Amino acid sequence: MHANTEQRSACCSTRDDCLNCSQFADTEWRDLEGDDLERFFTARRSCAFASGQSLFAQGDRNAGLYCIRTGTVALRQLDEEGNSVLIGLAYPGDVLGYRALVSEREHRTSAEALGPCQACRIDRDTARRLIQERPQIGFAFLRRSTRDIENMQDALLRTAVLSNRSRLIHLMLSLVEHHGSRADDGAHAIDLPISRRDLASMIGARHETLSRVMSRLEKEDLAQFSGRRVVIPNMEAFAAAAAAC
Amino acid sequence: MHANTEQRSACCSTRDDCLNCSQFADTEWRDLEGDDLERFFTARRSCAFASGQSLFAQGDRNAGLYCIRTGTVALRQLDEEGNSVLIGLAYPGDVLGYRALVSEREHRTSAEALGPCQACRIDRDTARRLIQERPQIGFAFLRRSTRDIENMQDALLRTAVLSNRSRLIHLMLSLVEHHGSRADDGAHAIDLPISRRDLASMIGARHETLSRVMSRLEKEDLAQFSGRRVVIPNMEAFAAAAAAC
DNA sequence: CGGCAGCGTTGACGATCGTCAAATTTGCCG
DNA sequence: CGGCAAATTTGACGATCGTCAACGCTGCCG
Repeated sequence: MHANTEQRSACCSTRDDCLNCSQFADTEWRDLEGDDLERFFTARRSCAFASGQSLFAQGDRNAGLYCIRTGTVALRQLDEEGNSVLIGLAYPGDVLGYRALVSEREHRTSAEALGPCQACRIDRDTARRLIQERPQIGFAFLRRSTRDIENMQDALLRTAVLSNRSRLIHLMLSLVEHHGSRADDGAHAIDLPISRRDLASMIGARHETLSRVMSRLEKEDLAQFSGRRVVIPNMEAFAAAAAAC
Repeated sequence: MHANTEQRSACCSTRDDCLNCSQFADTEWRDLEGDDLERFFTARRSCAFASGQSLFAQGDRNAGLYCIRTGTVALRQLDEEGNSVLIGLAYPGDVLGYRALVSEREHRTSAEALGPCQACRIDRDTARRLIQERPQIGFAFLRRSTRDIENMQDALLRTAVLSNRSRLIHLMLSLVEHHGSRADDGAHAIDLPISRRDLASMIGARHETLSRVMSRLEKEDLAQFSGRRVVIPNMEAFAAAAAAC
């Protein structure tokens, strides 16, 4: 659980990696220049994670920020009974670990690579100094933070008001964005990056219940689920079904 | 809904109000000095709100930050069907409106005084400039923001995993902090600041369901509900009941 | 190959929850 | 004080959900 990150991931640190990184221009660091940029490069380390590896675990001391370059990362949290609850997914361009960095506490969530992943780790002290002392950087993270809050508030509202069925539909609609593809006949397909158990935990239901909800959607011809592939023949009808209760 | 704030609240702006404000030392502004402090005072205006008045409404253009000095403020959001959902409560020392200020968008929640309230409004442009240009201020808000995220994530986890009954218990436990009192015999009492409908929306249930859950807790002698007063004879037993499912 | 652990599905059943409806109480205003 | 609107409670009923259990499937390892 608390294994050292170095031991479980291959790291390299060519500066070009970063300058050529397609994500860099979209990150909070884009406006760095001069000595700050130099400090950033020195504190930065490119890491590769194999499928299933943890970037960090709940309870770990914060080791710095992780900027995701490629792959998908699962954010999990353990509930009071020790069940793993999937809080959300992170994608290239996302920055993980800034909350623990700012609050100077342990990580409250664990981050696990859902497939081969590349990420840049920025040393904790350097990251904190840049965030604390450079208004642009700090404000950029404040922006990210408020964005995260808004997304979470939407999720909270949906969880409180909607049925499991509607929540599953909303979840599928959000997964289309990063994992969806579109066939010639207009049908959408989603290649789910996670198991049914994780899917169930995302909508706050048991996996048996999720299975039944999926059966119901199949009976109504709104979607077909086979393994980790979801086919949605009519996206408009599918989305409309979220409103009905 | 979109009435001008000036029209519905009495405002005054003696500087002493602020310097003497018991909250000031705990706010993000505490480290201001020199010209910054001067700018802050000029942009600051003390406002009084009567019970039921809105500080701002969902969809309003952001008019600045509100620092709560006295009273309790309800944060509401409207769901897709127009029902009011109580997102949370704010108390003296809390700062409202910083999310809309940072994201430069309309308010996503409305803030309503639950009783006579005093708050200080800080002009939008001044507040933004201080947050953007003064690292200490910006970082202080980043801290607040991550605190808000952590609280919201806890709420999200509870909503996803716990039953209505457990969520009500957790809600009561959190309300004790600001609205509770303790009798000599060790019993706790809570004077709820909100209606049953609002309570129900906070735990994501219908008010009829809430009424039944409360009846059940009364039958088990865990709590007595009469009007807006809640009496919890044995706080340990009450808290322990949250774990059981 | 056999065994095994984990995932996914299905059935049965009880508990909970939402909805509709009606009765009752409360709070407020004239 | 009377009256009305809103809030709250209760009942009945159907739908949904969680739990327990059984079964089939897959992938991994000895």
